[in-house]
Amino acid sequence: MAGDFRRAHSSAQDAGAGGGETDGQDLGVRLRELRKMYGLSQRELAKRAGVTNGTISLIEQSRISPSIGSLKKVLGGFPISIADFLTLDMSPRAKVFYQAKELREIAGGDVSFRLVGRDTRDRAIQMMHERYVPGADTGEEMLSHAGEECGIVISGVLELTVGGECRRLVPGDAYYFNSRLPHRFQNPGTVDCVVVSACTPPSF
Amino acid sequence: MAGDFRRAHSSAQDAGAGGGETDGQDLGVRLRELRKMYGLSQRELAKRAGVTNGTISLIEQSRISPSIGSLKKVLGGFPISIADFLTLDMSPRAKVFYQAKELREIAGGDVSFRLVGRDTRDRAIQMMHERYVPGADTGEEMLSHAGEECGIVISGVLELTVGGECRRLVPGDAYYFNSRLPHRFQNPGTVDCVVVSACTPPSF
DNA sequence: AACAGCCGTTTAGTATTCTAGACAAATGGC
DNA sequence: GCCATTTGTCTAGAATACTAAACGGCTGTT
Repeated sequence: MAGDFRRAHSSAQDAGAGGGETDGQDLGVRLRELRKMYGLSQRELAKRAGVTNGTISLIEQSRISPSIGSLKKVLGGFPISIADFLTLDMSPRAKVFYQAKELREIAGGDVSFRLVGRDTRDRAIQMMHERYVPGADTGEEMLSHAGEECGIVISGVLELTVGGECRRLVPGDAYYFNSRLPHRFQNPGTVDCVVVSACTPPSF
Repeated sequence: MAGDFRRAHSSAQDAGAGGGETDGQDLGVRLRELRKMYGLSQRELAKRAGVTNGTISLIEQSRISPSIGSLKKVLGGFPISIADFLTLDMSPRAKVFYQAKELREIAGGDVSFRLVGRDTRDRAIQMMHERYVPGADTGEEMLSHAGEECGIVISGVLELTVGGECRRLVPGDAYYFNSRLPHRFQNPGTVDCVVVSACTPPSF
């Protein structure tokens, strides 16, 4: 009986559990994504939640259908409710990373703009100028807040983690993401890192 | 081991599960209220949901913490998702039934208005005139839709079921409820029943 | 290499949920 | 009153979730 995969819950009205906000169908996948977004291992999450790592593993593989109590405990490891968890939008996330050559260059008269992304206008954000000294780090506790963020690396190296995905950006590279995705900025180099960044809503 | 009540899931962060939209705490109470709103017995719901009546009973008594799969099956008996179920507002419902003497009378010149409820203005509804022949019945399949409804019985007898609560209204009596609550109109008498009713949003 | 440490997975055993059926109380018809 | 239904609850046993402890794989350090 070891490896057989039960087709659990063949209830009549199992609606197509495809994209945006399934209800308890691909629950395991949801949990795994959420956990990775916060950069936790199964054991770390298990310790926070008060369950065992095996339970996390089994849930993520959809080998079991956790009880409400267990699921509540597990999600207790995150700042999210069961209802919000079930309605989380897992749709393929918008493009996050742009290579230097992917920036759209707008030349106008004496000045030259290099736009990040296509529809800058309906993103409604405001840019800033930042500098990270060597070793600078926004902290292990990921940032997560309302709004959107983007930026361009001017000089130095920027190590950026967004939604569990980590990239090393060099001058000319850029980023754009929703600030609700847990994120973290680090300067792993030995020289200052200069970034032209931006955030929304406009704070200055 | 028979009758002992386990204090299930004594997780640290069991926030106070008080009023409006608890998360999985008073899950049993929620289910019972929802079921009664739709006028179903435990066995009826069990049959629809594909579980046994005992399961429904145990869940409603909070003797067990159902698995996601089971809860999904059970809620399959209603037109509601797990997330919606968990965020259902179970706060003490607004006043539904009014006695004739409770109607606020507004006398103006030659005409006289008898208002149903206090804040008619922020309820934004539109009244209609209806007549139910003897035995008339909006059907066993409860009505449930967006908007709000209210009315006054002019003559005859109106049997009204709202959210599982059933009342027999006589001339002068009135009602007011949110149309999402499953409801049903019946004329149990032998003469026509005349009602001045109203609904929202304004359709005419 | 060898080791230590962390990772996700798996397994045996325990705890819990869930089913099938019986039970008493309440209801309605004759 | 009596019978037939229906209701919610409860119980023994089957099915499932969960725990504790292992396993193999991978990474970095010595």
